[in-house]
Amino acid sequence: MQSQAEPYGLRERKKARTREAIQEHALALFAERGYDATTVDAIAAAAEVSPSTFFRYFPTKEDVVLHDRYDPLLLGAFDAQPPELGVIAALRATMQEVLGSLPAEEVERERQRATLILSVPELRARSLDQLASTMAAFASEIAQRAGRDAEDPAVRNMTGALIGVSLAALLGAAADPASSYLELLDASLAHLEAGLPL
Amino acid sequence: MQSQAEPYGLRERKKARTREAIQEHALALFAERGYDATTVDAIAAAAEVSPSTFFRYFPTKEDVVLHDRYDPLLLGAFDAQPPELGVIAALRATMQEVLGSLPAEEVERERQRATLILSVPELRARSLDQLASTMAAFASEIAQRAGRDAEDPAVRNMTGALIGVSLAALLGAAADPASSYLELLDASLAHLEAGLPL
DNA sequence: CTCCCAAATGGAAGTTACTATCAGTATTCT
DNA sequence: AGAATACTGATAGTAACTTCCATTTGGGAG
Repeated sequence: MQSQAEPYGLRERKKARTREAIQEHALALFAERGYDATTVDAIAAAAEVSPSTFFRYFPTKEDVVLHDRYDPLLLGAFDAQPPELGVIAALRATMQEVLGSLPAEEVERERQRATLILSVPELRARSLDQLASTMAAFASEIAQRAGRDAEDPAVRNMTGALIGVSLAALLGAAADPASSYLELLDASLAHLEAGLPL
Repeated sequence: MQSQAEPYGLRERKKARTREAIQEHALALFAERGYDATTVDAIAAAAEVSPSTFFRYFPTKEDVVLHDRYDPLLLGAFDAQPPELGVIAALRATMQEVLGSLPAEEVERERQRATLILSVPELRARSLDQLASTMAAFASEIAQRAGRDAEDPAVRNMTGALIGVSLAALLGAAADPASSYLELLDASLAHLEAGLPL
């Protein structure tokens, strides 16, 4: 009977708040003291939960940093692109839609997160693995759009090249803090679309 | 005064033998019980060294699997390709030379190693990170061959695409045990050279 | 409103990867 | 042969996880 209804019960809301509290305090501590120098116990203490609770919300320390919600957004947007677009064009449009609509504040947070991830070997490695599995999820959509089988080597190569080029753009964006990942990525994909002329 | 001279002193030879013993027993145990179920202590015991010695030879448990000697071989061979070859053609030739000259026995060992790596998340993640840094090492050679600066976005994209396509071939080879990685990789690079027609 | 069940929490105890230190032993050099 | 040096093993410690159990808290039924 409240005027502005929160969608779920008290329990759910509390859980969401706990999760956010842990993540927030963790990122703050990482920024302050560094990733390795911050223990899970310290994070738990800062968020005022027990260490066991920390691991209930995040299976590993890495996951506090790595967890995000972009995959389903990107996949959904890619699927919704007009079928007459080629694979690369559809991906470019997807990125423009999804990343372009992010508030400036979130873009900045994401940049910081990327910097942290790239600077910590464990995080970097796991996030590459994530990227690979994200792209594997794209593979079937790509196959469909290209009218090919998902096992087709051509599809696999295209998917691989897309990973590689996205990664290259990400590294480029990380190297230059003034740059925009979205712009770099779009330019890189255009370059790929043109056959990677050197 | 021995007739067949070992190239180095006793100390070096002993170290090399210890290193190999550790690696060999580790891989055998991994194959037998699985990676996670095999503790470092168990490996050390099997190789008849102390756990501390294990970590002197391999900084982490992962490194026992991940360590190999291909990077310098590949880089050297790439550098030695005739300058009139384009980047992709030079890489194809490099792979033919280096991988093509491996004894069948080693090819088989490498296949098993790849299977293990792909099946264990930590190993997979770290090996992707290794792949990225290998390709970064290639980037300057690629830039030189293309007559471009190492920071050039076109070079970065090309390098990224090469990573991606190699990875795609690797996954393809892992999926089909009867296939040859070298052949798949060569076909994939040819496909990239042709502009990835779908 | 109360009772009851299910879910969330905290705490304790254990495992494993990894680090640091240090004393003892083996190898190499002179 | 003796001194300098490198390698090894043992011990103790840290931190990331896991497992288990007792306690609390929220939600629904009567």
